[in-house]
Amino acid sequence: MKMSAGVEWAVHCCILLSQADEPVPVPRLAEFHGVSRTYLAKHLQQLSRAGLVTATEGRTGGYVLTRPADEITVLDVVLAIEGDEPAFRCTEIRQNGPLPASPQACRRACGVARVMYAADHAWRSSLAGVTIADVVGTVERENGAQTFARARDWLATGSAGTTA
Amino acid sequence: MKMSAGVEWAVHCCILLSQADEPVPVPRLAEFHGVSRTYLAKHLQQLSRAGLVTATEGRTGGYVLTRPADEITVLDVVLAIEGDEPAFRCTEIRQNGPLPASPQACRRACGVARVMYAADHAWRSSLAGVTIADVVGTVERENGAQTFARARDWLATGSAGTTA
DNA sequence: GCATTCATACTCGGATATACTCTGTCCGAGTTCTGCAGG
DNA sequence: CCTGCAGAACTCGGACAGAGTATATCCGAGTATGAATGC
Repeated sequence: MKMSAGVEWAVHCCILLSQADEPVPVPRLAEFHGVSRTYLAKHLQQLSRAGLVTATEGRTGGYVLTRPADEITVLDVVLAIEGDEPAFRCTEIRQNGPLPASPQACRRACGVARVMYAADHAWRSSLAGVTIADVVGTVERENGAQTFARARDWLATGSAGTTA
Repeated sequence: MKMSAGVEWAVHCCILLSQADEPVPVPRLAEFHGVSRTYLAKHLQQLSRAGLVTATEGRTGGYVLTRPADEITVLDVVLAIEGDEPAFRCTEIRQNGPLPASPQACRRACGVARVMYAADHAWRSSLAGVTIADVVGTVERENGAQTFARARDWLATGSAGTTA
């Protein structure tokens, strides 16, 4: 029941990509977040397969969000990395043993599984209610708008940060 | 983001234990559910550590629920097996890279982590709202009361089932 | 001066090792029941 | 007939291997840029 660490990276990358108007290559994303370039590339590939980002090849290539940040939910990102399969997988053990459940009863999903699926639905609904733009807005409201303004400058100028 | 298969076994075992008035040994539980004896024992140990069941040693020993079934939530069982740590673990990558978050901003949890924690809370609330007794009641209402009556008979008589 | 060609440097994408956790198993410590001997 | 004791069988508990997945990495295919060349 542990989520992949790549989810955290992917969400933060989407946040940063929402601040960029030009394609951002993987090395730049990795440098900004201080994580492994090659492993981050793997997760970006998954985001690409899920259709959340578009890859541009070539010298000025990189990744760009395919949709506006307010149309990408956190759930989209999580499912792109973790896969859309529910956490609980019913193995139908009710059909095993000396007193298996009747075929008539098995027309409905196992009662245990239904409880788990309901919880999974609540979890997904919670994540689906928050977009990348919402997260950006929350952080800006709390820490000030200059937070992402600096990120935008860093993306545009390269590594010539003003904080040195 | 996959849940251990042992969770399913543990919940079904709690359901069966709620129907027993005498201690039920692991081999009996494993036979009823058609699963591995030794591996199931491992999960029962975890339930014992969590205080959900009490182990009785000796010839007539076995496991008994420590609380009534209507005071044991599905969340209790899931946490006993999976551990009470949240699925998402924030590694604070916002503090990495050339533009780390300010210490003042870090007094609050990371915005991404808060979204994940909120979803985790929704998931837990959903599971905490359902007790083992609720699951039993639902299945009885749908499939008839004889469903668990047979299980009770099987537990009392041994393996002399009437379905042969 | 301008169009074309070519080499280059940079990008993404998939195929490849390693570490860790989940799955599955085994044997030992402890307890209770049963049978038997003695009073 | 009752009591005490010894043996055995059964129970749980923790320590021990194997498989699958997450983690981390590398190299190859493809493309836009930029310079050099010929007209």
